[in-house]
Amino acid sequence: MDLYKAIIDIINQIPRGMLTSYTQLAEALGDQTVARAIRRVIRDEISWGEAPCHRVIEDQGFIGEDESEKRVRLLKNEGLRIDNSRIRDFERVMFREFNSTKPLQRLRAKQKQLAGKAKLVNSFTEVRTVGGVDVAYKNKEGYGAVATFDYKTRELIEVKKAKTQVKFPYLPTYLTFREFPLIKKLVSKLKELPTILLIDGNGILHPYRAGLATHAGVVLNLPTIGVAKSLLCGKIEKIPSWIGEHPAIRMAGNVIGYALKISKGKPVFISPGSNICFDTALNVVKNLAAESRLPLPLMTAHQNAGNFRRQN
DNA sequence: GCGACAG
DNA sequence: ATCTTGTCGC
Ligand SMILES: [Mg+2]
Repeated sequence: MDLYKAIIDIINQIPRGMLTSYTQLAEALGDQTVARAIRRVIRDEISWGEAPCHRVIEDQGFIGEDESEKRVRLLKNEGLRIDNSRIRDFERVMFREFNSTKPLQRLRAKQKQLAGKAKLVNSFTEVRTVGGVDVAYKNKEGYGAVATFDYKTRELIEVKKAKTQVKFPYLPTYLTFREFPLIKKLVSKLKELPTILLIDGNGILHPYRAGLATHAGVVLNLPTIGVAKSLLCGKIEKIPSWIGEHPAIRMAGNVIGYALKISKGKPVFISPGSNICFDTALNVVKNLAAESRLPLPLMTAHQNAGNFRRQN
C-alpha cells in the first residue's frame, strides 16, 4: 500500500479556491485520529510540486504554522482572504467530497483480523538461534539489516542487508505498514531462519494487539518478540527499579507486555509477537542483554542498518 | 477537555 | 527515525 501516493491523490482533489483541514484529510484516508501525524507528513515529506499542500489548513479556518509569503500569495491568488491567521468565511470553501477508498480503515480492519491469529504459545522446544532486525532511513529509502546469533555461545552467525523504497510514512499504530515489507525481504535472505526473531517495535503491546512483531510473526509463521524503546499504550504497574525487574503493562485489565529494566537507565518494553509465550519472550531478552540497552541481536542489526545507510 | 502516540 | 563528538554525571 502506497500511502504517500494516497495522500497526494487526495490533496490533488482539492479544487483551486477551496481548502481542506488535516482532520478532513485524515477522515478521507480512513482514520481521523492520525490528523496530527498527517500534518507532520505533509510538512516534512511531501513537496508542493506533488500536490497543493498549501490548501490544507487547521480546523476552524486557521491557516496554521506556515504563514510564509509564498503560501499567503498562493491562497490570495486563488481568491481567498486571510484575517488574523484565519481564512475569511472558511466554511464556504472547505472541500469535503473526496473520492477515496479509505486505505487506513482497511488497514485497521486487517490489524484486527491479524490480532486474532496471534498464538501466545511456543511453537518450538529449544532456542538455538535468535535474530534481530532493524531499519534505518535516508529520506524515503529504508536500509535494513538482520543479524542472527547463537543463543548459547552468543556467536554471530550471519548478517544480511537489504534496501527498499519506503511507501508508507511513520504513523503511530501503523508502523508495521512502513517497516514490514523490508523485514520480510531481509528474513527471506537468511540462509537459515532463527528460532526466534527480535523486532524493534511492539508485538501485542498495541491498541489492537497487532504491532509489527505480531504482524511479522503471523505472516512469516515465525516466533517473534517485540522490543520497544518507548511505551505506545497501556499502563505500567510500576517503574522498574532494579536490573531484571519487569513490572507488567496492562490494557483493559489484560497483561500485554513488560517494562524490563535490562540495564541501568530506562527500561525496554517487551511483548510477544506470535508463536511465543510471555515468559519465554521475557527470558530470551534477558539472556541476550548486552552492554547497551538493546539486546545483542537488535544492537547488531541496528548498527549494521545505520552503517549500510551511511555507505549509500 | 486534555494528553498520549512503537520507529 | 533524523541532525551529531566528546563529555558531564549517576
Ligand atoms: Mg528501528
